[in-house]
Amino acid sequence: MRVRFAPSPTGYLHIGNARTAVVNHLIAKKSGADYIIRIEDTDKERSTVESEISILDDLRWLGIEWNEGPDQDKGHGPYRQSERDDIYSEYTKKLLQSGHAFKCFCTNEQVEEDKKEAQDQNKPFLDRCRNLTLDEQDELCAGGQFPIKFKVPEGESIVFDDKIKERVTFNSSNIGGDFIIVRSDGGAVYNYIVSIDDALMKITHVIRGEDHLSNTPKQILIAKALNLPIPEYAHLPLILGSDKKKLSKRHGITSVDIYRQEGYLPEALMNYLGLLGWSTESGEEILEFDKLISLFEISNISKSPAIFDFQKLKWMNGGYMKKYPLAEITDMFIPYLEKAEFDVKSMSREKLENIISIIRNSCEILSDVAKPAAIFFNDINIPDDEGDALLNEDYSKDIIKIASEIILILNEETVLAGLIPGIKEKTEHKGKKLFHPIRAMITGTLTGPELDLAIPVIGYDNLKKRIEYCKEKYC
RNA sequence: GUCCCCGUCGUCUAGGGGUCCAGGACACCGGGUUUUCAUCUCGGCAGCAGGGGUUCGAAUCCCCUCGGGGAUGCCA
Repeated sequence: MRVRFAPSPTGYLHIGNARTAVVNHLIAKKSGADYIIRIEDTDKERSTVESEISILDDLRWLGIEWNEGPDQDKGHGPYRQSERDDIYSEYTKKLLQSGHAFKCFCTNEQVEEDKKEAQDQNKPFLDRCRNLTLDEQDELCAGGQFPIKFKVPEGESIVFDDKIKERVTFNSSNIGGDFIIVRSDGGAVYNYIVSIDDALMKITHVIRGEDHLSNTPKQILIAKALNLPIPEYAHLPLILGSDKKKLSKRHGITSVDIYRQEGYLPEALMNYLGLLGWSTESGEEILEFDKLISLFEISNISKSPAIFDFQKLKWMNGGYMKKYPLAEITDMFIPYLEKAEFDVKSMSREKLENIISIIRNSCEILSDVAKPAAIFFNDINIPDDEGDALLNEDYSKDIIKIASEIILILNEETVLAGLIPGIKEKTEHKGKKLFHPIRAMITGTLTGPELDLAIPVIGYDNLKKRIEYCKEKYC
């Protein structure tokens, strides 16, 4: 068994394509199949090497491994369609000679008109050049540049058993008429060369997005005309945005690269993508890789499209983060602390791990760490809007005043036992009315780690600074 | 327009004729824990697109309508 993922390098790795890559990977791992990466860079205008590099990089980050394809150096590949023109033109010659394809000399307007007419009369569109002989074609060509089209047979039914959609039936008269396989500039077109490449690369199972479902009959016709094997197909339902339109940037993050930067874990993304449109019998959702593979079954994938739920991905990511031992998760957080310009290097490892152990639970993604960490890294913290509003309350001002007195008679050893109980005793506040102003005073914000844990780590000197700052600002 | 695919809580889904007055998860709301927020934990809200059939019985089968998505000459 051999599967493939065939991205076109016209941008970053999109979350929808990543899902396709993940499903292929899961299937490959499960069945021990070969995984081939093929770069579909036939669109010369839009393809760039930069996107190829970044797509491959993102795939590696996700944990996807392939046996054949770019940079894998196993004696195969690189499998770039742009480097296979010779192969395609051989097949084009065959098609031309066998009468399965023809050059079309119609103008754009001509075709448009003919199509419209066919449509109005509810008849299938037949290209007016389709019956030209080879000689006639040569004559008309006369050194000019014209597209080559595939001659679609009339009234042939094309049936295939999709692994997800089950039996799908098309009629050849109904797939839009003769279609272009080679552009007038000589470049072969996607729908044409996938058939060739999949056959030549001995792909047994084509697993791809549903947007290719109605391309499939064309590809089957080409394979038949060329006497090439036809693979099994599995068409994954599309991933949609919250408005049920195809997932795009305006819905949120669609680039795998950005998820990486924001501090999502690859295993969480893989888990989420694998689970989209699919579920386990037990209902378990956080599935470590081995379990994901052993349980994954392509025939269980839903037929209907799924809306991408950013919140659930986040939740799942948080679940994975909780599983890491302190030392490891600390290492993972460090780049994000440095990015937030905290002075990590001059801090002892012990204190750093201490901080992480206090704040890790309030993080669902790695970049969440910046906010709670500020409590410990900054000397003082300017209150945010909520904190500021609270500290302007009269009872908060009382607390600040009292704190500023109490802090003077405390020291590093006594501050934990003395500060909050001392304020409580003097003000007789308790619960929220006691803790929230204190929290705002020493952290600048209303949410964060347990104060009893935070206070010893912030340390006496900084606490004093913070209290004095608030006294000046609010009292 | 035509063809193809799809339609269970807000979202991801289980369920494929009786065990479903439809189960789980995210989100949301409420209780408990935390002298505070969060975490954690317990509980709640909420759905079979609509209409016809078939059947003793339909979320499950059939038809129609509606809705969404995709493809339809030089994107993949």
